Amino acid sequence: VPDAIRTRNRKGQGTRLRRDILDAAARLLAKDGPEGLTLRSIAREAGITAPSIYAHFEDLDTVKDALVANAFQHLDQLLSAVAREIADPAARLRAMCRAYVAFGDEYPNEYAIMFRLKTALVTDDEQPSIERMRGAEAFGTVSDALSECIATGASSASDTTTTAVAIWVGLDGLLNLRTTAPTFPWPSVDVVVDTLVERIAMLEPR
Amino acid sequence: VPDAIRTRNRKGQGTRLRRDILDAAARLLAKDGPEGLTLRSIAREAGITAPSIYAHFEDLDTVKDALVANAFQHLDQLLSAVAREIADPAARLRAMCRAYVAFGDEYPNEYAIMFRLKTALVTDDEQPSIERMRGAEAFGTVSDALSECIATGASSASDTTTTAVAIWVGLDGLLNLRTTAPTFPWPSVDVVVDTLVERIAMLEPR
DNA sequence: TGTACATCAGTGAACGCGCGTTCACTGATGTAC
DNA sequence: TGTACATCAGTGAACGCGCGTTCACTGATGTAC
Repeated sequence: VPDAIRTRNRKGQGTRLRRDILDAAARLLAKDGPEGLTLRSIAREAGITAPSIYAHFEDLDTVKDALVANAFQHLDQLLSAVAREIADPAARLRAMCRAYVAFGDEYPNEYAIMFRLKTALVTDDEQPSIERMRGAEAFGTVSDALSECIATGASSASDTTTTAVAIWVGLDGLLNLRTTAPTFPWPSVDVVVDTLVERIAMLEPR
Repeated sequence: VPDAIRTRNRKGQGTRLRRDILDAAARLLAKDGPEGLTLRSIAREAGITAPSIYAHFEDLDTVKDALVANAFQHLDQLLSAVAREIADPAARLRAMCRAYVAFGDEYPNEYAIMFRLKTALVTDDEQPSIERMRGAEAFGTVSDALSECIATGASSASDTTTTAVAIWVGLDGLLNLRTTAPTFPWPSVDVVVDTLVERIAMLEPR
């Protein structure tokens, strides 16, 4: 029996179920959050039996990992779309920060598996590095906007990395604490986001 | 049989086991994190059987809630100790922010149940309000330091609440992302904390 | 001071549940001749 | 074109596990007389 025959795929079923499983998992994640994700609940949602998942994923963590990868792709696309749209560096930086928070607000559970799971940001590479870290692209896009702000004098910060990091942690904390402490008398999101980015990046007044 | 007799306590056993259960739960939390906390694991750690816990706590959530309350008390004490020590408002604000992050670094799992659990910050009151929210005292202490900075001109911010909120979310995000993304090339914690507080509060240079 | 009795903190067995994972299987899909 | 056969995606039953929770109980602690 030649090798070519052994690897043949059934009428596209090979990848269809994989896709169905991921879709079901994504639906469950959005509905019930990360704790609601189990092999059995995903199978139930997908209309199959639990063991069927093993044909397409090693285990639950592999499914989750695929969801995380998709979510990062989603965020990257969103941020680079904003980046492409806006030429002015300061306006772009502000818009990206707002888009970041908007993403976290619209997809809180997706955001949670991206930035609350210890394993989410680390890829499977033997040699983890900043470039291969998930979210590196998103961080880079924001960091680039900041660099341009500094270059054009719109930002009077000098330490690009520390400044970018400070903005990032600010936005992340805002997303986290607003869901954790919903009874807190929060100021408007946009105001806090603008305050964070403008002051941390030391942007000149608009 | 008079009522007085029915409520008598055994040789101090009444509260001793309650204390033991909480100690065991605190030990487990520190060791295994919030996911490791189950009624059975706590009972195991305390050297008793699981049903015994019901005599002292309604359910697992009640135990966790007691842990959360203790942790907030711990943080409050820590911050007000710093507040008492340092007279200069700007130095005090900086020191409190560092202490906040130091607390989160030293007790990451305690911090997690305080600020990652949706239920942690809300007390059981029918009418939740900012004053009764957990962490309100800690937030107030920091907010007071900021107010004084503004009053003395050390801070050129004007919107106390938004500024205090921005600092808070910055510190929280720093704690969160450093544990989630340990492979990220983080700048020194103190540098990021100082950057956050000095820029967001617009402190005059030291 | 001694004894019979009440209290009640903690036990141990049992339950039903959902989970991840295994394994032999079934039966539709496609292939060889 | 028709039939026998191989493939393999997905099934269904079963397993052991740890969980929360229940319930009748035990036996040491303290009390009444």
